[in-house]
Amino acid sequence: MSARRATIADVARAAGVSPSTASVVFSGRAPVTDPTRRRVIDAAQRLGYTGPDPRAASLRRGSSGIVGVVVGARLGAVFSDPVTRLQMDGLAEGLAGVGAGLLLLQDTGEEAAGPSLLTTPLDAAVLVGCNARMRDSLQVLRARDVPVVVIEGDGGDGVPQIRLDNREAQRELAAHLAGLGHRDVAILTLPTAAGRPPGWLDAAAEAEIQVDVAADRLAGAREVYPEAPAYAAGASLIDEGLAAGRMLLADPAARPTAILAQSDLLAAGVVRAAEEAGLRVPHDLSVTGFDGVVVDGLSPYELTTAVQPAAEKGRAAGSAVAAMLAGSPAESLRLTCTFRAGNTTGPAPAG
Amino acid sequence: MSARRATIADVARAAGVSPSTASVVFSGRAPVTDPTRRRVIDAAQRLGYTGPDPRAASLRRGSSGIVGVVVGARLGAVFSDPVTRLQMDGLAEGLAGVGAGLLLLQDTGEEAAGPSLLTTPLDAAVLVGCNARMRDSLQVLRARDVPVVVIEGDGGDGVPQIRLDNREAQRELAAHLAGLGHRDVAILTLPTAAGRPPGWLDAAAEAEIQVDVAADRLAGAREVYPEAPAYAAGASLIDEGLAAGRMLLADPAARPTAILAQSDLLAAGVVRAAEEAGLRVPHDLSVTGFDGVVVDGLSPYELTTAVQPAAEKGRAAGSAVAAMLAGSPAESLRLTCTFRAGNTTGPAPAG
DNA sequence: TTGTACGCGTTATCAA
DNA sequence: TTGATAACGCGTACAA
Repeated sequence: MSARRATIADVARAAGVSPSTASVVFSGRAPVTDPTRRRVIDAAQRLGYTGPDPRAASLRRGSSGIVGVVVGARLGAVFSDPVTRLQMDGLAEGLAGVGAGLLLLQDTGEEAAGPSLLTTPLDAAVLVGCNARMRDSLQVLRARDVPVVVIEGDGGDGVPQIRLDNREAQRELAAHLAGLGHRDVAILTLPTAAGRPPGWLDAAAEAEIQVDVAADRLAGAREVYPEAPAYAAGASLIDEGLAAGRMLLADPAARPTAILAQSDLLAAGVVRAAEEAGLRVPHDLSVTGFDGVVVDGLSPYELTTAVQPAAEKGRAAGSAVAAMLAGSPAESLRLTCTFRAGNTTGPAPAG
Repeated sequence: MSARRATIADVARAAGVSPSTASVVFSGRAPVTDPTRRRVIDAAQRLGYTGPDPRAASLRRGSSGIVGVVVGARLGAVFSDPVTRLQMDGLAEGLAGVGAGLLLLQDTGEEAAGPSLLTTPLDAAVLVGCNARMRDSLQVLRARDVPVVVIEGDGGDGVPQIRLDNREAQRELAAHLAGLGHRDVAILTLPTAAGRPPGWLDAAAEAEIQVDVAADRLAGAREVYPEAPAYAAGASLIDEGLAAGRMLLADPAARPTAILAQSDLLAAGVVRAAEEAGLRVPHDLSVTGFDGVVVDGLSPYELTTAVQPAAEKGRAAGSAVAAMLAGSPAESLRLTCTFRAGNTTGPAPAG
């Protein structure tokens, strides 16, 4: 029909008012007499004008109403990882007040063709997950003066962060095992860097871990088991745990009596690996997890684990963003995990 | 430091080139001599210019690189419902090529304070889930000339839709029960309208179901069981299934021998309700689900259900969006479910 | 290959 | 309460 889309100027003209008045009618940022509003609305309807173009409004206003959620993993992983999911849930809730939309962005390190932090109109961003490259993203955002909140990571000076007491919680789990008499313990860590293949961590590699969560949890375990061998998984998945578990249990002569896994999913995989190897959990092998999420298909096992307030993390991040958007400074927060005893840990086998 | 953010014009001036040249350097839409590019990059760095402002670029270009995903439920539900989750996963994958960001939008019917379809710069939108109000959203989007793809819904003329053979699949499940000799069957449907409380569906209510998925599946069941009583759940959740199951099994005199639930989660709830009532599944009561998702904690039961290609639905929607963005018309698609026999259905009890 | 000039559609500001 | 004006920051014909 129309060669060109109607603009607010067209509407104003048709209504016999000035563009600014028409604008005000739509934005409601100033009082307008009823008859005037009427005329404008009518004209708009007549012309098929559906309201201010968000792009133009965004340019003029300087804000877009969009909050970016930067995840380190594949986007799909956001929906499959239970912890992230809970976090997102909480985030949406915490952000509800601002009325901002959540834009899912992945930062995989590669310069993707996708919309990066550079090309997307963001009012604020939440960096979530344990990704090494996150620090680069942070640089970009800070350079752009985009308010940032970091979940589980270090944003440095003045960047509010929402964290867990990963180290303490992991130490508690390790102490639990020590209390049960375990001396031969192996550690199964989260990925230590984006895209790094799974494998043993030597001292050098351990010093270079780029993912804070992995490093912190490892440090907690190290307080109790300074010498325990550590193996890094390729991802926090049951299958990765299974694969890693096979490695850790491969040599019957050097078999640990307990494995500290840095996530419940990994732990679940280890339990499977143990079953596969004919080991009884917890009789022959104790396993601990981390997160306190519901792992599907693991029954009758219930992991001994540290329960983290995942949804609360998201909610806190949302509130922080809301605060920053409102101009007030947001505060960092450190949430605590709760030890939960399950039936995957028991006394160390005699011997 | 700087009173005002540097613009591309500032950079161009500092580099001694024209704004258009500087623009080209950043967009790469035309060849630029190496030394020239160098000068521009240097100048940008010096001025702390981090690239074109997405808002301005978006206005000028007429596109934002953002694809909206409109969900009917609370945003958090997107992450908790397994089917939606799989869909989102597939969608992200299907959209990866376009390099568009996914903006999560909820359409709860209320005029929320949040970013609506009206105030957000969208290049395209995917309407997902079974929401009655979706049709309103569609109007808005069409008025704005925003390309739309609908998952599980009717967009009308020329709106590509990705659907399932809900009716046929549900009929197959019903036929399965009929084959087992069941005559007293009850139907537990998905919510029939946003926000409607759970309750029995009479003929009138049944005729007015606004959610296509619920209506289609019900129609399939009706082909086999025209007279079966139907009860609408308040949401697709295990707990809702449990509550509904209690209702359906409340009267020992009029107890069905089988219940057709329109989702696996609802079916899982029904199984629980049966256990609660001291009924054995499938000996005393057969239960069928729909979706074929993994329901946590349901073992040792495995639902007899229709497995839907949820991730594939999302992927298809993503491809459709990509196509429309590229200017080519997208095609509608109808995917098929697969019957899967579990251990929750058996011969009708004698009597 | 580079520069000029203009418009994208709004909205903030200020004056009337 | 309304109107005039000037940005907002950029992309892109078109001419050089």
